[in-house]
Amino acid sequence: MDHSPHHGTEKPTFIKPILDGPSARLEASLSLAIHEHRLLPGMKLREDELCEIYGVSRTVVRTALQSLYHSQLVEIKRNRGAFVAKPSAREALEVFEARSLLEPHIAFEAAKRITDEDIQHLESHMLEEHAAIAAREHGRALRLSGQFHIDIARIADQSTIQGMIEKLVSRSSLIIAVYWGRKSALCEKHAHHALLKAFKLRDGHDAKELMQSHLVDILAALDLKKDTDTEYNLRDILKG
Amino acid sequence: MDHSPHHGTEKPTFIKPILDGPSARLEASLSLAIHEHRLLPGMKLREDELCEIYGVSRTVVRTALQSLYHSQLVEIKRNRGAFVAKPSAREALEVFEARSLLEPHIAFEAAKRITDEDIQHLESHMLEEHAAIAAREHGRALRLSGQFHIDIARIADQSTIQGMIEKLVSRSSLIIAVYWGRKSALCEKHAHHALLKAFKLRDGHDAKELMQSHLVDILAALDLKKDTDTEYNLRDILKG
DNA sequence: AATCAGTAAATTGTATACAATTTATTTAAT
DNA sequence: ATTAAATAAATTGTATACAATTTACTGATT
Repeated sequence: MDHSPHHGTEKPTFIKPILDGPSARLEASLSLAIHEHRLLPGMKLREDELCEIYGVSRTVVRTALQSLYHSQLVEIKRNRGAFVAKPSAREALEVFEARSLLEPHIAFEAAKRITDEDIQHLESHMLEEHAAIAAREHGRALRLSGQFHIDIARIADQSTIQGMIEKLVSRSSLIIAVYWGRKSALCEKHAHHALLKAFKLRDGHDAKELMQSHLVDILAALDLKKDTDTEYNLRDILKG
Repeated sequence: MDHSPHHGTEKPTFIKPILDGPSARLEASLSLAIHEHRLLPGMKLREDELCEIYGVSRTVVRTALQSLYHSQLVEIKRNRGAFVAKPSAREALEVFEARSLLEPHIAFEAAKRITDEDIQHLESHMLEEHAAIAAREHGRALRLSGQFHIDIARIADQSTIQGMIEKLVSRSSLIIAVYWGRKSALCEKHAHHALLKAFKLRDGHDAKELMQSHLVDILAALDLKKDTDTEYNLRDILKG
């Protein structure tokens, strides 16, 4: 659909390719599947199965799984194997507490530094997100929604904090997979639009406030009492 | 010296033993050596050498190195090997920017939740730190100093943010190894004492302010123009 | 039928072997 | 002597083999 080199949908890595090579590709593929909710919290990721699917040895599979473990997308239980991480309600609260400490500040900084090019970039990403929502591609929409937050951190030009936010956004994706109460269908549409407007006006204080309430809104839309158990199929889910 | 089970000097792991087993022990040992500045930024960590020293296979050595890579204590360059990470001046600023966003808030929360037992714990740790300074064991003193900050995060009962602070403290240790301008010899002594006093009074606002200025002081004591190159010996450094 | 023990299968953990790449050394040319 | 190319050594990347552990299954006992 879109082969233009400068608004990057061709390589939806989402997590920085830490070390290139086979394990990084596998990691990116699994990460994407998790972010798009094709792999759901609690699913087991058997090593041999991944070996067959991706045509690599257990060495690279294990490297990829360990990377995902350190990104907190995967849990590894010794002698038991790897599972898609399933955040507790407690963790959910903590993640949004942390985001509330970082992201409003980052939004403020981003508003000071943002360029016209950045704004175009954000806007095109947001349009993709809206298109995904319209097409009922919820997984894709969610991933793009997370990317919006990460882009803001990148614009703020704080790579350390950006890295932390990337992980928090990842975990938020898992949290939404577990606790989202199907009612409020991606309310983010409006919030991101409002944020973009504040960025266009270079209004840092407004951006900060909007980000803060946006995070509160997301948390409020969660049903932290919920607890789902998942069934799975794996081979069909990946390599699609 | 101290076998009492409840103020833990017996197991100075510092970084949580992610998965027990041989690689976790190796990781903890290397982490400790880095935190105590026995391993210095830029040093190469050859796999075979570590295999011999610790009597394990390359599999577990590589697992440990990858863990340390994800903790940002080690850099891994493809086909080139692992090196103790050497933060840039830019990274140094970013790390303390991030700490300034998190730790004052956490100090405030800790002051609200701290128990008498916690205070005793903090105090004993601080005394250890002072003893280390007196004994000119600068590496050990620095590690304990970092532990003080992590303990505060633990007391605040925010494990997610605690994890982020642990990494930032680790990186700060590397930053100090590279950029510390030998003049101001561990000024932290006074700062930690003042913080403890605020905690005793449950004065959150004071604790927050003290933490903020403490971080500013550390950053100010750095000489970010500095750039050292290191020589090394390895086998003697470890297994000591 | 349900529970428990014991055994077999499956799965993960670790060590080793081989391949690919980098680094060091030697040799040749200017 | 210095540089460059060629070759050898060393080091890392990947695949496979073996060991340890967990999981699933079978069958006996109550």
